[in-house]
Amino acid sequence: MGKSELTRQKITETALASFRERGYEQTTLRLIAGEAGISVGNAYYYFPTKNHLVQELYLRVQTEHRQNVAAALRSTTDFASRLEIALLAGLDALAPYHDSAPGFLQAAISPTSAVNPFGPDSAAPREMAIALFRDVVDGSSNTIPAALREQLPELLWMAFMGLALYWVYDASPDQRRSRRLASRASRLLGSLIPLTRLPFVKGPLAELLDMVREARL
Amino acid sequence: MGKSELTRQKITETALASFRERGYEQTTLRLIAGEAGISVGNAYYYFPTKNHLVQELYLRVQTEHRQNVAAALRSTTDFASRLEIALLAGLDALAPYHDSAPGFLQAAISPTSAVNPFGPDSAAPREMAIALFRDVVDGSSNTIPAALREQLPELLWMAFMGLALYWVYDASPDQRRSRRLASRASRLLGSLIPLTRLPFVKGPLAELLDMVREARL
DNA sequence: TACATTTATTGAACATGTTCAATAATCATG
DNA sequence: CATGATTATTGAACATGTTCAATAAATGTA
Repeated sequence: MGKSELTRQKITETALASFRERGYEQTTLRLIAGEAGISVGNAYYYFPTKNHLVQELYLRVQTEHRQNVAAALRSTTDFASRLEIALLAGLDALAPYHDSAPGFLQAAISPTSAVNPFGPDSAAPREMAIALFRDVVDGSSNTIPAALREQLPELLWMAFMGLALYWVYDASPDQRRSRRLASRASRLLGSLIPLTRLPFVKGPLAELLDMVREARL
Repeated sequence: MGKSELTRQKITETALASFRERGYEQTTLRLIAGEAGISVGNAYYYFPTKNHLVQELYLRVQTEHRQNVAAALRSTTDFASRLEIALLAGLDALAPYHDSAPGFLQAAISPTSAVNPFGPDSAAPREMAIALFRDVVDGSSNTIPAALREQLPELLWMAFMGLALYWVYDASPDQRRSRRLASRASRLLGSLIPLTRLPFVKGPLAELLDMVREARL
């Protein structure tokens, strides 16, 4: 490994450790530089912004989400159960960062931020996350209309983003309220699936899917 | 008016004008102080935080939303039309600030921020906004189940918060995509109302309302 | 090897939100 | 009015993310 790569890695590791221990705001660039044994300016030679360091964190959380969910998903083919598993595993992956979640949220929410989950810089972890929800859908034995089945992964990912937002604000012990919301919402969605085949539901559903599709582009 | 009140007002007016002209980030406290003819420290004597100055802005936007909507709402008793009117009027009230909306969003999103729309400091404007959506519902001639009717205003306000979030990211000219989304969503919701009386829809609806109620507390 | 060019690294500087001790202005009260 | 207390106001200081000109180290080339 080249010397350059080594410096970069030293910065990344130091930053991630500090993010975890001290949270976003307390993790100062002078602190990172100090612990990594380099100068502040040197850190900026490798990362154009503090937020670019958060990207690494985003990726790791994503990876752990996947790991948490992989085995558990094999236990059932029921859509509601699978969705619940995925959502709860996602909350589990986030859990260590709840204390400093507001800081990270603030960093992530700006449209131009490198860590905005909807932005171009986050394409990789976003695709990973959507793929995870595609697994949830694809492994379901429920009868789901084709059009819905196709859009569902992205919709579920967006729902998870909403859940994560709720979770940031959730002050209940161990964020139990978020977990309960995830469970109830999963079951509710599951119970809605059979209704989608009713004639007077088909129209509104198609309209909903088209509306979302248009809004997404 | 006491001298103290005068200073406070001078600060507020200067800040609001600058927010409008220059946006959130470009509106610096040294700039406000300079234009208001006072010192930086003095501004902090009246407002504990830059974000507390944004509260005033939030209130004015709210007020204008109400004004924009009042007359128009008298033109129809159809729920979908009334909702559309309210949502579009809301976007109209926000329009002048779209350029600098990301900065304001960033200021508003933190749970501890004074301008977080869900926080205690924003109770007044939030109640105003919910009351506006209560008007929308109360003036509708549609047949709406009582339980839904009761929770609907708050649900619609939350939907509007979601729409506003979408609007922040909307880069289409004049934010047409946001307006189109508002229209389509209004009509879709309107078309869903009659379905709520169907027997197999009643159960899931009750569960949805209860879930939201529990999540809210 | 000597030199030129590219890549890394440094440390000081800047702008900004916020804090605070010092001072001025105002006010209440004898 | 005089004086002590309260309220306003100031300006300098601090911490932080970020920038940048200067310098060192590494690398390619003759």
